[in-house]
Amino acid sequence: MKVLNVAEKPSVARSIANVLSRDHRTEETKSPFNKLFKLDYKLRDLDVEMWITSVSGHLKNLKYPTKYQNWEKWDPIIILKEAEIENNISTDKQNLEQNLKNFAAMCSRLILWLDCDREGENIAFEVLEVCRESNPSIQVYRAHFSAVTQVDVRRALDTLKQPDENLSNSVLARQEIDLRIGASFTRFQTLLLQKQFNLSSIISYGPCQIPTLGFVVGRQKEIDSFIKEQFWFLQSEDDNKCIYNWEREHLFDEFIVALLFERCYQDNAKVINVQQKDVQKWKPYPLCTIEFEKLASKKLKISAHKAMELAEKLYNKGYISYPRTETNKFPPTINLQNIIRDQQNHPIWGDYANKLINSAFEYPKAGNKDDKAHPPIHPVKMMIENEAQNKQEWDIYQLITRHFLACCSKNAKGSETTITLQINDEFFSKTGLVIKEKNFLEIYIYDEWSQIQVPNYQCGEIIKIKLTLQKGSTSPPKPMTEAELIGLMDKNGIGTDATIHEHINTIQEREYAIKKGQIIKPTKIGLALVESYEILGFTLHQPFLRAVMEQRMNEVAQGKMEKSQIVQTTINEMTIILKQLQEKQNLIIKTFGQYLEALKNYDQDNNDDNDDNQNNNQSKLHTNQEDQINQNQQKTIKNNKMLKDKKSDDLPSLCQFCNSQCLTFKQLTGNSIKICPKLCQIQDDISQNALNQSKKNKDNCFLCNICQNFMKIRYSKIKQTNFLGCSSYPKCNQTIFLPDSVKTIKTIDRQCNKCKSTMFSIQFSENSNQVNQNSFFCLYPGCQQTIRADWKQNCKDQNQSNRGQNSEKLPFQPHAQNGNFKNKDSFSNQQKFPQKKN
DNA sequence: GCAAGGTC
Repeated sequence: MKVLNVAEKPSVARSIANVLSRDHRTEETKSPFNKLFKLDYKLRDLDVEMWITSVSGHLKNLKYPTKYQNWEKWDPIIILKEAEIENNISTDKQNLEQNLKNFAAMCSRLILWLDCDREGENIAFEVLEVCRESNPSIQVYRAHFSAVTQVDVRRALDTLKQPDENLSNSVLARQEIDLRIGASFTRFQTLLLQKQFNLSSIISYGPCQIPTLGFVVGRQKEIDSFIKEQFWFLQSEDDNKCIYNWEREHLFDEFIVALLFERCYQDNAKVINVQQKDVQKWKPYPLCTIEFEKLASKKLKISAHKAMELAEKLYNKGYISYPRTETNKFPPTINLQNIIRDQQNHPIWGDYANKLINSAFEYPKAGNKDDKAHPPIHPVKMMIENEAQNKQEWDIYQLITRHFLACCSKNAKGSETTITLQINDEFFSKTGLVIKEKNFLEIYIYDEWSQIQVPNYQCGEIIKIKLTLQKGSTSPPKPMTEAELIGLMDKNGIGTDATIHEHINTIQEREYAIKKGQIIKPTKIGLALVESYEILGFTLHQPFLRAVMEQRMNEVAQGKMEKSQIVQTTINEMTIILKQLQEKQNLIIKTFGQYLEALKNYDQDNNDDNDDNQNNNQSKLHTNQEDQINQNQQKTIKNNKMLKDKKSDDLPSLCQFCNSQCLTFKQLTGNSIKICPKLCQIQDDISQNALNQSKKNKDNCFLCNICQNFMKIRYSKIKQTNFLGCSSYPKCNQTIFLPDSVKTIKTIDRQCNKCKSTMFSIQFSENSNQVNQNSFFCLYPGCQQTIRADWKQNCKDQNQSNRGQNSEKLPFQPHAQNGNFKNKDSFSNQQKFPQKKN
């Protein structure tokens, strides 16, 4: 009896033949790559002749009949919804079809060895259909294997199953949906925009390529709309030039950092903790395709597309294992020691391979991905440098081999020392590292682990330090690298391990994106396309459409839904979108055109390597300053919250002016101080000291709520009345007007019991409405303790009428444009006191 | 001239 075995690719067929018998015979077929191997085998007590051959991926390809070739003639809606689709054997696969027909006719059983994934299951059905055409009675079985090893192949033959039609149908659904959507949307977009804007390339749409572009555009927009924000932080440095980082990292409020700086400023710091612990740097996971592409891009500067091309060549020459694999754990059946032994005579890493064999070997970490079809990428034959066709091929082989040897090594080991310093109530730390054993790092030149020296201090020691207040600013997001894009696509399920690099290639071929070095940026066409979708409210560039598709495929694969249902539902949804696009085509042209116009210098700027995103005005189309400011405020609030959280003594402390949560600091004396994050009010020892100082000078009343200098009673010659003005005028114009009814005013040796400010004795004119014509008042802005409602109204009116009229005559008129102090506007707007300004 | 997924 003859049994026909069909694998997805030639290498698997050869491996199966090798595993089953060393004495197999090899025959040529109609396809030069796909050999036929013959061998005798005992299959479940039956003596059979095994015929083992292969296909090369899918046999069939979905396409529209030729009558739909003319794009202008057919409404894209017809293409999407109604046009029939053919699923025929591709012309380049007809020799394989012939092979299968010929072999099947001579065999009584068929064992399908296609990869154990959805696509493999679908190819299995393509194969069995062809075989049944020539031999309708052939008995069909499906082999399930997780690696082409002795154990797995024999186990598969002992546990043959039936092919799963649901899995195959899920692929058919995906194929039809992708083709219908891709063809119809591409035709619509191209016909609408290509001539109009004189574009050379077609404006394709694909459910993987456009979300890929979406990631690239998304990053560019983040960069373009970025607004730099300043922050401040403390830093301490000891005599050994060792810099200790502030535990709070940085804050966005200069005043608070300055305050903390002042409170901490001294020459000494106490070492409060010296912690030592053993640490490891983990060796890499076994290499799957995605990781391989990322590494090639990041470490070798070889694009994912090129890397796959090179890996395929190495695979075909027998140097490495199959490079398209999702698996990042080795199956227990694979003999890793043998793979290492193959490298023992290598001129570069032979010694290292020997060391692994003799003592240093450690079983690789197991990742959590397994496609059940291929092991992680590893070397299968030793290659020395001059055997490689070029440097890039050598680099790729080297990466794969070094990565494999690293996987079979031990983690690197080190010792980490963290020194924590305390200065007043602030903490600073520095972590040092001593490497004890390099282990995998000896062979894995792509990873670094640097030693960091720290001084040898004892806990409790007082050391000399230099404390500085530093300024920094936030930086824009980094441009998208190819490795990052691969990661995003993988995470969002866009494409497969075998196709991710192709989609990245496609968006470049379509001129949607351009790659310079490892950086990938959208072109103006790419930006205009995605922006148009966004403006018109479509989410075609978002990854979740693909995720929905994936979910639906799973439902078909699990038999919960019929293939036709999923196709119908998805196509109906996309028909609604396509109809809307058609209705809005004028708007699309307009929007697309506006973007192209606005971005006319964009590509050129990109080519000029203009990475200074702050200056790239051409691309700043959607900078929403208000949003950004809100974001910044959020950040400040977040930081302030952090500040508060760390030092809170759980006392409820809301600012009496703006109701914000106050920050509470503990002093060394054990007392607490509170500061409103918006600086409405400061109640701490500093202001208290200043108030005490102010008493010594009877003209000084309290600290200016904007600049913290003294407020003084002054006299306006023009208005011939008293007012309170900041002593640092003209630097600070803070002014508190008094009602006309005030006849005399003077400070008194008494503090407001609410805000602790110096109080005033005021005498009102006889004809005023004041009930009490000689009273004590607190005039501190916003303190509501003693200020009367009619006063507020009175002064407010006065300020309103003063504004803009005789400003030169009223130099003390408050205004918001001082510029020396932060948060002044928000501060002022919170004021309930009369001199509020807008 | 359209998609994405296999593969050489």
